[in-house]
Amino acid sequence: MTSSKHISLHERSVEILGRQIVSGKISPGSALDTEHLGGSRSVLRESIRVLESLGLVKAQRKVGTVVLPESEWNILDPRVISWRFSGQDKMRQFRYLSELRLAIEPVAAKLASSRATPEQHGALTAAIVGMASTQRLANREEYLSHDRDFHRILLEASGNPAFLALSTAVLEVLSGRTTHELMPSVANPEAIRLHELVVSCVRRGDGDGAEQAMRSIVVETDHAIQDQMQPSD
Amino acid sequence: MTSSKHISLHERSVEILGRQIVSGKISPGSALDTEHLGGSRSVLRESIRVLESLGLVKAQRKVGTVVLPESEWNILDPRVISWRFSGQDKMRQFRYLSELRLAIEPVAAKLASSRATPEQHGALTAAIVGMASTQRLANREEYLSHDRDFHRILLEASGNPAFLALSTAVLEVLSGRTTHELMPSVANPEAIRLHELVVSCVRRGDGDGAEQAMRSIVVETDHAIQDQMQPSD
DNA sequence: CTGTATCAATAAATCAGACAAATACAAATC
DNA sequence: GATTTGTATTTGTCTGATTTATTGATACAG
Repeated sequence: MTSSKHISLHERSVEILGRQIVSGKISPGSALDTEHLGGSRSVLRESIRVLESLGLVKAQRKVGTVVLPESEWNILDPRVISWRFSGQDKMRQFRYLSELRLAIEPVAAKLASSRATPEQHGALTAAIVGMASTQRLANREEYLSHDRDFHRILLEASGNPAFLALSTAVLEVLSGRTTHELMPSVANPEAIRLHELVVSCVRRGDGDGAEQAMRSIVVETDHAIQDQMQPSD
Repeated sequence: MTSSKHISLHERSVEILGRQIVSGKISPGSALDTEHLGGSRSVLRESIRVLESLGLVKAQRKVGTVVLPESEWNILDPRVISWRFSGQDKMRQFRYLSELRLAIEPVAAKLASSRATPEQHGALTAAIVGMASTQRLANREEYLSHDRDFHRILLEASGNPAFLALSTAVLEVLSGRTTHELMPSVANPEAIRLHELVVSCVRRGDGDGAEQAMRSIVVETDHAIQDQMQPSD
């Protein structure tokens, strides 16, 4: 288990209010309905302070607690990212984050080529083996899990905590693809080949090769999402 | 003015505790000194909740509020970034963020080439004019201001809020360079030329050119910082 | 009519004290 | 030695009162 079984009232109200705001149920400018929401003032105030620190609301005397415009939100905060996927602009979110991946991941791969530890080499290979053995639709969840492992380990292997801090953004795209039924019935074999190419480049210290291969992966994933999306939104 | 003149006890205690933790004065694992720090329990609790949301501490019953290891921190949060510059690892911070800039800014420049508005074109040019007219040491502050404008506008022009959200990280490097006396006595004329090149590429929609030029700027800045740093740290 | 000073209403900010609940640690029990 | 039980501790939650800053209206002066 990751954490305790009991979630506190605080966590619960942050989650509820945060999701309502980010998903658009409470529009910017409107005052936050500070009453009738389970919990006492302390719980509510502490929650509001957290939402304030995420840039979602601003409390002002004599004005009330108002929802801030989207431009003020800490859109890279893991919670905000995940809440955004439950709103209307799922598609915009995919586009934003895909472009971010395109900037981050190739450079991370390049850095990893000169910094990854032997343990990380092994973990990357293990992730690919896992992916290869679960390509079929029935194993969607497990495939996703290995895919996520691969990308997280690579960001970690970049040796730069700033890249690792962006892993939530990267991984949410991968998860979102599965959650929102944007996966083809059989994983693209070309994708696995590219993942293997990244690892072999990283292992032999070929930074430019790793960068290039990773860029191909991200572009390929992005296109796949766009293709699957056109009919719906 | 950006905000009010009076800072609340809450803001004050978040600032004090946050800086103490991030700068290393309170080491990970140790319990937070929950007493003798002006303010009542509510103020302290609300502050702790904010620090908790930044990944700096974790409150547990019967254990206390303990400082989390660095790996848990939201190191991309603007406050954490700025607090980090007051600690020992100023140099590591520069390196981390420079690598991040190297990933972000060239791609942002490329995107801006196809998305920047005429107003943004104008603002970018204005920033460069400002830089050119304040190259001398005496105008360090103003030069920095124009330089920051340039980079912020470019991230904004990328049309991707995720890049804009990283502007704090980018701009802190530029500011840090001036604050920590890492600027040469006269701004590098080559730097200004490269900034001009970025704008001209953006204006004519040359994405690859803009990307390349921006990469040169970041690399150049990074080298400049490393050179100035070697003697001290 | 314009700008300025005063004032009341209001909502957050702060304080203070109490009780509830979980849990690490130790002691008692089997 | 393993398991249960107890207890002290620390955060979680609740509630009431008081203080402070700020808005908007109102009155006043230029």
